Amino acid sequence: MAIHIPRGTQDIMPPEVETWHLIEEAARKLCSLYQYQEIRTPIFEHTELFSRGVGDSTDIVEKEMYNFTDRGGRNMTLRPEGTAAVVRSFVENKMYGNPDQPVKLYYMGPMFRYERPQAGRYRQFVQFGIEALGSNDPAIDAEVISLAMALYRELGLKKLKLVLNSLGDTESRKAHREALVSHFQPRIGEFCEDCQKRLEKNPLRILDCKKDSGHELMETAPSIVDYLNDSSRAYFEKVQEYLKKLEIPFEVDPNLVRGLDYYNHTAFEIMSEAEGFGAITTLCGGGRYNGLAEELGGPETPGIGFALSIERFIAALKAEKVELPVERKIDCYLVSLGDRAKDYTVGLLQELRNEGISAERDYLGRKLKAQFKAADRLGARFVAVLGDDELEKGVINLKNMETGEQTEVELASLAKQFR
RNA sequence: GCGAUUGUGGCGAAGUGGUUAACGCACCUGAUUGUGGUUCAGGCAUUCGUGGGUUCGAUUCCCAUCAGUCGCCCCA
Repeated sequence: MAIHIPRGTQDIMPPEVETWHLIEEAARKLCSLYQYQEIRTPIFEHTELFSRGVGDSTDIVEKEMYNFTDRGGRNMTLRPEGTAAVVRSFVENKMYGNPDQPVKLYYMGPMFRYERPQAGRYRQFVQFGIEALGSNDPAIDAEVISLAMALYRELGLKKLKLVLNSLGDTESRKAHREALVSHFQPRIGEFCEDCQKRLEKNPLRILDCKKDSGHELMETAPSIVDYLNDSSRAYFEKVQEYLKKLEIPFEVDPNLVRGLDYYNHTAFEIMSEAEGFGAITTLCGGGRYNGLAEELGGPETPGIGFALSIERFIAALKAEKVELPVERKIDCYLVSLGDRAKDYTVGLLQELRNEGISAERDYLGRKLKAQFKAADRLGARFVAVLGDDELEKGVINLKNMETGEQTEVELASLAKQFR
């Protein structure tokens, strides 16, 4: 029995990998324009980083982590998200002391969550994310959001929806939390089991529940916007003002609650509105996490960032039927006939490649006709035919595959023909 | 963790309780003794997911199991 790929993982095969390259290149280019620098952190971290950083009561930490004990008995976890590690590194490398502030970083790499796979959800998936640490200016919130939008638009996505909310500062959150508890407490028995648990742990999440979304208490539930204190409200308004200035359309959704505990103030999601997209439409999620650096043992540092999945990005491109230029073309296919010519091809092929000409040949001992077919499949612009008679004369037959035109050129000058 | 659905050659996809399991695509060979994208002819070694049961006989019926896909919860 052949060994199978692990559940929820995937092989990204040659034609598809070109799409990945395009997205990765576009992301790096944007980061350079916006002045975010790449940081690479380990794929695994101490489990405690996530239980403390992401939050003990979150689904990620409660049931989705890939944990293991290493040979030294340490509890390790394959990273389920990127922010906690970036902030850990920021603190550990004392980047709060860097001359350039805020510190603007990006990362791209695999994340792991132990979940049942479905459309748009994998156990190993790749996130691209950015983090801006050290600034409490609403303008940087707008910048972070605008980078994500710019990336999607750059690759041709149009059916996007940006949803925005503010979770407020600690004081606002506390006030809202108390209001929620007293709102739901008397009739919590009418809600689902999960919501009953949420009342104690994180009442905010009740608003997010899909099972109980029809309940009358949901409609009348206290909204966070009514509990924002003046400074939180002013901050949120400023973020919206800047987004308008950047001509990025958005919707405010007071029920938008992010699944990780570290968020406060700005929270946002970018979703695909393309027809025929799977049940999971969230492409990108992000927000502000002003208390995280302190929680991880560093100085009080404001921060904001987002993470997006490349897999979902590609799914959205497919759903919108965006065609990306992933044509595979080679300059020259070397056809050889006879043993001497075949031997000669080895060096000739190298010469072409040394000159920067993409070139290929047959390695299966195929007949002339089959070699031509292979050249055609590869989209070769030219085919160079070398038989024993050409070799005698020191020439090679060069055929333009588009026009069918054929010319005999000096063997020594073959590479020059491609300039 | 729960639910639905599917599992036949490299890919797509028919089919039946019974001697050689269609077809299409792709690939290879030849027609065209040194020239592709068209056409024609031929070829292409398959545990019919795995294990068990029923049966004279199972790919087809039953059970279990594994895997894929989609959905719930939640998220990227």
